[in-house]
Amino acid sequence: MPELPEVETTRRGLEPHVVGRRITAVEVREPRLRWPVPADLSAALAGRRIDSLGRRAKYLLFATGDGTLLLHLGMSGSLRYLPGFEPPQAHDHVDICLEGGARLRLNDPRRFGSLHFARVAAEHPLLCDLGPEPLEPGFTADYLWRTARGRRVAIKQHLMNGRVVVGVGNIYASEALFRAGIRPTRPAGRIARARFPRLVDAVREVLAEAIGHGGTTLRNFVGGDGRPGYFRQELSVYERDGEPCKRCGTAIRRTVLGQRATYHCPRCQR
DNA sequence: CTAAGGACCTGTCGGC
DNA sequence: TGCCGACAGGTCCTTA
Repeated sequence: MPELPEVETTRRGLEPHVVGRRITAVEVREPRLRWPVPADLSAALAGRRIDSLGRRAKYLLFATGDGTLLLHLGMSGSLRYLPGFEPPQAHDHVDICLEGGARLRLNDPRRFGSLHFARVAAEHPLLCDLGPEPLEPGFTADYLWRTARGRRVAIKQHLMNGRVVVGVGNIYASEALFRAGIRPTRPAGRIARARFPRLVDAVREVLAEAIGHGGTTLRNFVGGDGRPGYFRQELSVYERDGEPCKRCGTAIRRTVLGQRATYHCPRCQR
C-alpha cells in the first residue's frame, strides 16, 4: 500500500500521540513478517520514552534516548492509534503499547512489513546504503543526472531504486514521469541533462502534493488516525488505462516494466 | 559492476 | 455459486 506520502501521512498522524510517551511493551502475535520480529524487541524498548517519530525512506523511526525502533509497512501494512485496548482482528500482528493504555496496532495482511531495533538508525544495514530523500536538498538535478549516466535501465526503474533516491514507488514513479514528459521505458542514461531539472521537480511536486492530500487511497489504506487519503482523484495516469490523457486526450496506456504495472501517455511522454 | 528475475504473503476481482 | 488465475502500493537476494 504505502508509498512515501502514505508513510509520511501516518507519521504526522501518530506524532502527537506518541512523542514524549513511554513504551511499556511490544506485543507480537505474529512474528513472521518480511523479517522475523526480533524476539528481544519488547525487552529492548520497554520503559523507553519516545523522543521523536521520524521517517527515513519508508521506515518510521521511533527514536528513544537509547536506540530506535524501525517499522516498515511493506505493501499492505497500516498502523493505527488506539486510545485503549480493543480485541485484535485478523492480521493485527503487533501492538506497541504505550503508558496509559494506548497502543499502536500494526495490521498487515501480506506480512511484507517489518520491525527492527537499531542503536543508531542510520547505521542499520537496511538504511545505511539508501539514497537521498526526494524532498530534501540532496536530491538535485545534477545528482540524479550523475547517477543516471551510463545506465541502460529504464528511467522508471532507476527512480524506484532506493540507492538512487528513496520513497518513489510504483504510483508516483509513473506520475512523476508523466509530469516530466518522459517515457518510462527510456534508458536512464539516454535522457538529456537539460531534462533533469524538470524530472526532479516533478518527483518533488507529486510527492509533496500527495502528502498534502493525505496520501493516495487505492484499496483500503488509512493513515494513523484511520482516515483515508484523497490523492487518488489527482492521479494523471496511474490505473487510468484507456482513459483520456488529461493534457492531450490520447488514451493512457498500461504496460509492464520490470514486472510492475506502468502507465503513460504515448503522446505527451517521449 | 549492472540488470533481470524470483522470492516473500494474503486478499480481491474477473472470467468461465 | 464455485474455482482458478491474475494482480496488488515493496524491496531484498540470487543469478547471469
